[in-house]
Amino acid sequence: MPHTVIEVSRSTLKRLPLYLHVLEDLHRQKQEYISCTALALKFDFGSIQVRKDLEVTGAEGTAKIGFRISDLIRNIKTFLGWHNVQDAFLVGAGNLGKALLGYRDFDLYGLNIVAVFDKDPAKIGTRIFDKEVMPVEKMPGLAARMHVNIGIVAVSAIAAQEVVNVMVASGIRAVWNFAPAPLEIPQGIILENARLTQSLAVLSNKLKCLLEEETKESVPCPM
Amino acid sequence: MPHTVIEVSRSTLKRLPLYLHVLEDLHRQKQEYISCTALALKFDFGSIQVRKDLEVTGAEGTAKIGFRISDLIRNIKTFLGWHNVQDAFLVGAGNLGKALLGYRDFDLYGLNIVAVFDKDPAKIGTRIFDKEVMPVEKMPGLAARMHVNIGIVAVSAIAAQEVVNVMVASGIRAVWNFAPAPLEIPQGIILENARLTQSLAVLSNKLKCLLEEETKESVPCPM
DNA sequence: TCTTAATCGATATAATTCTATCGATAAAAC
DNA sequence: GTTTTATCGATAGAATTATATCGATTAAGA
Repeated sequence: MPHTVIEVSRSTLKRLPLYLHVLEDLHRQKQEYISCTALALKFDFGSIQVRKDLEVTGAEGTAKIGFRISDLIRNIKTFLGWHNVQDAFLVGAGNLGKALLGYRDFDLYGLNIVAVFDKDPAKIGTRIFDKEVMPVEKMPGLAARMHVNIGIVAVSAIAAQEVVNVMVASGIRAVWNFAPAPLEIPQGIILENARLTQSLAVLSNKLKCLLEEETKESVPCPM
Repeated sequence: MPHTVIEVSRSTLKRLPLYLHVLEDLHRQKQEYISCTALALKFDFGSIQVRKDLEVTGAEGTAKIGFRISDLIRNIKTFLGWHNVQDAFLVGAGNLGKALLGYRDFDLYGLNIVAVFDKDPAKIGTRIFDKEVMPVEKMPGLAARMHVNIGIVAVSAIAAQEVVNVMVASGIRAVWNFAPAPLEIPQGIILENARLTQSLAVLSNKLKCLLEEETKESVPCPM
């Protein structure tokens, strides 16, 4: 039997958590079923898009009534690998690191920060949200012992590459990078950049167009 | 003379800040010129992609030597509207709000946080990075007086919609949302979501595939 | 019970986005 | 000075992604 390779676009992958948020809200409100049409109303794209996205998770709906919400939640979570919580190391106990540590919801998204590291001796030994900040040198040993796969980079752009190198040497398989720097990683290691500036770029450009449109009349604007 | 409407894809818009980072690095290192080929080496996409992206900013290169780096920086910044710094209001003085306030680099990206607001009486009056936390009620008056266009939402999902409503009523034109909630905004107002969970979804799925591939041999994996 | 309306699931079409090709041009090598 | 090589700029083509259409199915109303 040949393998059916499921092609999942990055765009679809990014929309799935959006659905998940809404679905969990509805689930809390004891709603049982929802149709793609109804779900699409929450977003600025159509119901066909929603249906196609849900399809990749293996969800199955019923005509006229739609999908069972609890099924959808389970399917999406399983598909994203959020059902089995993954342990993660966080490097950088600055403001961003604290913010990430404080973001309790990560548990719901399959992420559990088990340890925090920093280079700064002043920070080492202090506690943030009940987690002790440890020196980066301790990472390799702990990673091996705890079988941690995910590393979160929340340091400055200058320090980022060095941190990633340590992570990779420690056996980390996936790096979630918050530093505004292009990182180099060996083949086989997953790198995902959570760049704020990308999002800001879209906002800025739209705003620029909006403001230009107002001052000089009839200036064309993309989107 | 008909207007030449420049179609800029969201993808291109998101790559521009990536180029900017690298270019500013090179500029600091006193490099004068760079080719698309050389620039593309820093990323996991090709030189043609880079050239097409730079094209939209109006940059012009020279055969054999490439583009003048200082020109590129200026072009990208102008295109994104990052040359004229925009003032912004930040709502939410929690961990994320603090992290954003501490992110000094925003100035380089055309963003200047001028005031911080919160609902919590315990936080009002305290100072974060030299900025006094003010009650949300003061926003409307200040927005009008200071001609602020951008509002940053760094509150919980539950409080987000309410905050946005106040922002819109205050005359804010663009909302940068960090709350994991789908927000409703009136036509003509710009909304950009900086969702961490989207980025995490991509990472999780890749990691899930990687781990599955290792345990069960020959399991197909998207991407 | 029969008709109507809403929705799914599959397929087909359109739009967008990315990649390849080719001549023109400018610097470097010979 | 001529050839070679690297690059741009433009155009064409491929791949991907989004949207529309249509029959099948199921619940609700006449």
